[in-house]
Amino acid sequence: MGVNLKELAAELKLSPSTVSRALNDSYEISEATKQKVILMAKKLDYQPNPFARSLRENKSKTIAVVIPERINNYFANVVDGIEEITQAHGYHLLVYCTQEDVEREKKIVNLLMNGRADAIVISVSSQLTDNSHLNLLHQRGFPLVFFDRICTEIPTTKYITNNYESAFEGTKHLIQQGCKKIAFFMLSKELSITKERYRGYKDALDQAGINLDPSLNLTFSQNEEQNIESIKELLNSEKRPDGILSSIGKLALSTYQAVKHTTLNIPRDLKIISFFADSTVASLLNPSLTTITTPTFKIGEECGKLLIQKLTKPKQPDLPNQTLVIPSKITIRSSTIEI
Amino acid sequence: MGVNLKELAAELKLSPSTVSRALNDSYEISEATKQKVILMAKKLDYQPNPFARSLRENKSKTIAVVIPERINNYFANVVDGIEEITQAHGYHLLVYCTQEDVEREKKIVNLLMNGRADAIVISVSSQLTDNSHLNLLHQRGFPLVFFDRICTEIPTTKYITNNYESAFEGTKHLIQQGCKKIAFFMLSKELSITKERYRGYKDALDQAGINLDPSLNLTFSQNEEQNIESIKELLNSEKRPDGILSSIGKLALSTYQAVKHTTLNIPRDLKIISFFADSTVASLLNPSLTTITTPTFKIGEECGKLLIQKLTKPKQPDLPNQTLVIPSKITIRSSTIEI
DNA sequence: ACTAAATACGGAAACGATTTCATTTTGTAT
DNA sequence: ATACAAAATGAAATCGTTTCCGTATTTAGT
Repeated sequence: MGVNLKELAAELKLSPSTVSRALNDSYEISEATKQKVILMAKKLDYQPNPFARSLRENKSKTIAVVIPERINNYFANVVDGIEEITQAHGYHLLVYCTQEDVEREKKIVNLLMNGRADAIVISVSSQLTDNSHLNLLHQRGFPLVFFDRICTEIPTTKYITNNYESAFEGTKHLIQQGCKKIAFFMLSKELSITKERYRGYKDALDQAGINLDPSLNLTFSQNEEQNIESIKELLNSEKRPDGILSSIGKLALSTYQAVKHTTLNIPRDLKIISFFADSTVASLLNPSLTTITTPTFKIGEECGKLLIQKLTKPKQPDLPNQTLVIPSKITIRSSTIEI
Repeated sequence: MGVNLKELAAELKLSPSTVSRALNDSYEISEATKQKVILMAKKLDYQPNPFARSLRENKSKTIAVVIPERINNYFANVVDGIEEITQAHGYHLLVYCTQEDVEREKKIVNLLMNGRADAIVISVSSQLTDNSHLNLLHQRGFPLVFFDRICTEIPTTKYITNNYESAFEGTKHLIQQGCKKIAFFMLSKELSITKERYRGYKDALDQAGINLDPSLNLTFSQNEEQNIESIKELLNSEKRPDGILSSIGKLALSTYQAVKHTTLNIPRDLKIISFFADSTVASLLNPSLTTITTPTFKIGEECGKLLIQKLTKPKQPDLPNQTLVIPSKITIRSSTIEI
């Protein structure tokens, strides 16, 4: 294949050190030889060996991204945002998907301890209760950034949306539309986003003087069929809700599936609002779905920018322990509005 | 952070060579010292430096995946499949998204020439006309696997679905439902999948004795708004089709959007069938969408398996020049059936 | 004209693993 | 006890860069 630095140097009758410096545009090398070197490098199609470089410089120009799901526009869009920024700075992205499995997440994170990546940006799995693996990583000084599903206890930078406010506003909207029995759908009680969204939901009910009915707070699994069954059951029961705040997009889709098997009508009998990533799909559902959408690409870009800062500026301090909020937007569609 | 081999060896009062061999389970090392070494390695949390290893062994345990879009269940699912197989064998995935931009694709592929990855699996961008960058890569002996959108001229292994047959059957289905003027929606004429799907469409029309109307064959862009406008225009024109075969999923969604702005009814006035990845969404659309779905996860798994074979078995021959077909499935829903 | 500093380059160490080759230790047969 | 093979370990080269350090040549200052 290609030549290496030594061969290139031999061809030029120069030492490897000089060639290396010429290619790295060092001040120690004269303009004339720089040009010669660059020309010959191009001619012989010289490509520096990334591993030799990484070994020497102790950095990989690689960022690891860990997400719970790939088939999910939310996370896909964040990764796009990260790539948009980091690629422009010559960084590569190792992308890992945990499939919402903590054990897998732990394995991946442990694998990353060896320095294969210069930093990690992660949104944790929904089963996460023990985050010792991430703690260890952070304690070792490994640059770590969270987004969306964060670990609040780990003192580093986190990007989230205004979960509390969005859930509050969303619930308020349902109440304004006349809902009295509002259900809350979630994936895992342990998730940071769940907790915040639940607080928002709860406070909105409180404010309206509505009693929270714990039997209307449902936790779902990764099994779509099973979730649809649970929802059907709920909708056929006595204490059927007249409104739903879904904290996860796919639970809204499961609800639509479940409703198809009942005689209920959205929005007449049941109104639903959901955190949801894909507005095209939301508008095409029948009825179109009222959504809370997060600027996911923006979140990805912010993660990327922060890390580029941290990794390229020398003597950069640790990633500050702060939670940055990028607000979501509520789009009211037919699923909450009676015509 | 962690210790390196030398430090570990010093701690054990052994030479680095012995420790290395012990950890790699060499026959030259006694069982007793192996145990001692392994124990101490665990105790000191020794993690071999991946770059030192890659440099020495000239392999990275990394596979690059290049896809045109991340916000697309089709590709996301393939990547999941690849990861499922390769992760189990200790491989890492560098995932690149070209955003359907050839220039970006070229840059990425050129970046990969330096050996950062041991192999590439790619589905090419829709604008691709010149594939010299991929050709060069392949000529240099770089393991290259295509899926879905392939380069037929490059002699390596490719995984596709039965595009011709699926399009043929899909079109036939429309004809059977009484369609006489069937449109074909595509992204780019240059794409391998477009050509095959178009052939299937064409042959089905031929077989039914229907004349192909070139004005019903529409090529779309990356701009969703613009696409919706084009479709609206078509639907409001004189030569409005009564059936559509969409070779790309998102064009079906755009069609649904466009139809909302007309007085037309699906399936009464217009029937539509589309290649489509997300069956949940397809079934929730109104009316539910008749789809051609590809077992994308399976395709990913096959790519993964093949590459693991190639990369782990020593003295493996080149990837055979063959195109492997994994058939799609047509699911008939309401968008093509009049009630 | 002589010294000091700046400029341009080469030699060799270093990064951290694997592996070839050499060497010591142990075991076995005579 | 001696010889020789087998087993277990160590020393050093190697992978391809970058960089520390040294040196020769040129430039500048007095």
